Amino acid sequence: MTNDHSHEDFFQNVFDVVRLIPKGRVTNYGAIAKYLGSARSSRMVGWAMNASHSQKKKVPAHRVVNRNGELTGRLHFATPFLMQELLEKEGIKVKNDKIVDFEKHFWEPMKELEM
DNA sequence: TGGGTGACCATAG
DNA sequence: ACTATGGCCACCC
Repeated sequence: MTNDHSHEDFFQNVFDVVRLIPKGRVTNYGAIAKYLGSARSSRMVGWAMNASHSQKKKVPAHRVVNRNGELTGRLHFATPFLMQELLEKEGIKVKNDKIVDFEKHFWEPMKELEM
C-alpha cells in the first residue's frame, strides 16, 4: 500500500476538484467520479473524503453530499452538526439533513469545468 | 477464497 | 415517498 501510489493520486484528484467548488455551491459523489473518468466508482470518492480532513491543504468536504442532497457524511466531521453549520454559513439551508433547493445550488463539474 | 461493510448510484416496483 | 436489487471497488477480517 505504501508503495502503491495509485490511490493517493486518485485522492489528490478528488481533493483538487472539491477545492474548485465555489462557496455556496454543492455537488455529489457521483458527479465527481464521473468527471474523473468513472474508472472508480462514487464509493471511492466517499472513501477519499474520509481522508480529506487530514490534508494540509484544506478540502471543503461539506460541499459534497449524496445524489439526493442529503448530508450523509455529516458523522465524519468533528461534530455531527459541523457539516450543516458550514453550509448554512455559506447561505445554504438544511432541513432534516437535506439541502433545501438542492438543484439550485448544484455544481456540475462536467459542465462548470468545461471539458 | 469468501463474506461483510461502506460519506454511492441507477433502476424497478 | 419507500424498499429491494445489482453494480461498484477497496478494505477488513
